[in-house]
Amino acid sequence: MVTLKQIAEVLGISITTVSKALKEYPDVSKKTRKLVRETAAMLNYKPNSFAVNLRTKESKTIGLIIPEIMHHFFSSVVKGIIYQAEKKGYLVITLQSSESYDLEKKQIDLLLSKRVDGILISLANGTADYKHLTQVIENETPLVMFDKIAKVVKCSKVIIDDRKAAYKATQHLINIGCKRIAHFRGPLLPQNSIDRFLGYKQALFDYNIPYDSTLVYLLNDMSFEEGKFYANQLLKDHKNIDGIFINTDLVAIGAITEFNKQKIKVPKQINVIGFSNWFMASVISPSLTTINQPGFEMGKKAFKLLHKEINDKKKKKVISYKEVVLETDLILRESTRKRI
Amino acid sequence: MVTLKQIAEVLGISITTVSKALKEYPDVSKKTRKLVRETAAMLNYKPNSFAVNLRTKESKTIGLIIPEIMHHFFSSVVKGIIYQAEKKGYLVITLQSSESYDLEKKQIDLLLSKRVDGILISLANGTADYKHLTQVIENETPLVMFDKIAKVVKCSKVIIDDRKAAYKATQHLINIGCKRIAHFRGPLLPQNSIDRFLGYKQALFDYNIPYDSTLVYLLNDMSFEEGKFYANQLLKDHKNIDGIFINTDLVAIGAITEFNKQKIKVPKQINVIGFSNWFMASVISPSLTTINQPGFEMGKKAFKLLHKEINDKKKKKVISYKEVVLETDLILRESTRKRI
DNA sequence: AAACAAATCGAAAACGTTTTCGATTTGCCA
DNA sequence: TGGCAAATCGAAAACGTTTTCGATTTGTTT
Repeated sequence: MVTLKQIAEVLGISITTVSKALKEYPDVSKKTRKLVRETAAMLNYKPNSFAVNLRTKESKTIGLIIPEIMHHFFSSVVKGIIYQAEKKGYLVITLQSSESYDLEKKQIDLLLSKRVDGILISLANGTADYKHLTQVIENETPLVMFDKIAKVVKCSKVIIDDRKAAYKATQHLINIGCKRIAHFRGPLLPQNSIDRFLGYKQALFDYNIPYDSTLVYLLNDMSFEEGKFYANQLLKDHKNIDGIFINTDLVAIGAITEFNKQKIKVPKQINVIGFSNWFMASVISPSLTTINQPGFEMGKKAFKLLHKEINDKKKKKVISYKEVVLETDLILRESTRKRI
Repeated sequence: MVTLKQIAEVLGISITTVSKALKEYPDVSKKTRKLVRETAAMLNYKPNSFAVNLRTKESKTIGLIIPEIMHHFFSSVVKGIIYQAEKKGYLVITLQSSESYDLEKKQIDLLLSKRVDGILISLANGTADYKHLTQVIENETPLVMFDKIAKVVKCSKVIIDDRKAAYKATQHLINIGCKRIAHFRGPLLPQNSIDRFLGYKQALFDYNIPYDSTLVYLLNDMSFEEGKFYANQLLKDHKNIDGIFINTDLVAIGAITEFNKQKIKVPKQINVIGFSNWFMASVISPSLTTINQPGFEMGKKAFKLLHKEINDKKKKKVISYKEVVLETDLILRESTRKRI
């Protein structure tokens, strides 16, 4: 591996001059600048980033923690982050918490000890304690949270308005004439499932539909299988359900699969609406009405906020936290239809 | 940020001793080792990884380049890689070539200049030239390729036997009684689509079914939309197709969607078999018979090979390249059925 | 108490870069 | 030609760690 020193020796000049020449310092003559550039290219010189990192105290690398990479929504966020980061010359180290608080904590420590320039995170469902996050901020490492956030932690965030989106979804069911609307909600912890539940409840209230807590099912791992399981449970528990709002598409697809199996007609008997707009949703039969969640945009925006904080920190500007709320829209498909 | 120096000053001992104490060198007394450990913990000391990297010439970080993170198969590979890497204390920097040779090349350069300890790559479709890869090997950076590989490049690989798997798929169609079997193949370049095509052809040959080149369609971007488009084209071109083997599930799902739309009964009129076993395949209607491609295992195995090479290189052992072939199996679902 | 071995410690170099600041050279004008 | 400013260069420190090797201390044995 060729170093500045070797270039310097070849040309019989000092390391300092070589370094400055390569960075186009004005205090080295155009002639030597050209000379250095050329021999550097000839020797295929590549700066040793370990040394650069040590000297400049930055690595042009950020850390990213997500709960589960195989979820369509998260992989689209990851894609957006990597895309935007690369544009700005940053590399992304990706970690998966697998919805585990302990893992998430360890990974934060790992990234901190690797001295990444900033951290992007979407919280695990199990995360109730935020010390590891405030620790990041105290450490003066820029941090921005997206999608699954902790409201109380003071940092930049990019989210959607889950409550509003859930309201929209429920409202749609009401508008097409549903009277008894069930809800499959997520666990108690992540803010999203709380907000989506509240949006559901609010819509019922605004349209004078009595809230019935037996129509709300609390799921844990939000899987395809759980969707099937609780769809079956719902059919056992209630006979007259005509609509259901489901926390996330994967579960909704499980539910539809179960309804299909039991010859329950969707949307004739039960209207189904999901959340997130996974690609799959457009492909199953009947295709799934859902709320579109702009993952790629969220990823891009999250990185942009982080990048700004990283730069502000370098310039010793005081950093101001922003909360960006992205728009969602209702995607109408076959699983919901006006009732007659 | 607390350094070794600070700990040394607090305790009135040398930096050397502090460093050695923290690494449990036997030539520092148990008493001081304990003392150092405790004050290090108290001061929340974390080694500066930039300095460690510079000194040890390794970063415990590897690079990963994949064509497209949002493909189910690739995200499962990524998951496997990250999982296994974390186990061994390695972090992974993920990059996306988006099937572009130029990007892939730039990204290789980027990773090399970041001095990652090794590189994992699945090639872009557009990659025909391998100089950037041999450059990695000449640079003595361990490299292992997976799934979309270049046979001529001398390095470790982990793949499936595409030809055999495609043979199995085609054979299945023949066994259930298909006589005129079409094939949607991928572009000319990646080895996979060649091999899958060859497996298809071989099966026809072995069962005395004449090969008809008009039944083979060459797709470019292997998307859902292309699946729909060529399904339509196929119906226009040929009336008596009874089976089709499609290069990848996403395209197969597009095709089935089109068949459904045109009221072509799958499997009654046309038997469809895909490749990869995307989760979606089990969810659409009719569910898709396909070849399971073990992504998570492939990711784990690929990292293991890379890790071994990294270690062998450190020990200055001569590294031997391995080619691991993972098993695939036929997943029977509704889109194929014995013809009567 | 002498002699030696074993245990414990620290000085210093090295990794390769960046940047400050002082030194030297060049060019220009009187 | 002398003098001064501008242009050009380089020495050296610094970033924080690891490791070699020599120095010192402690303990053990006669």
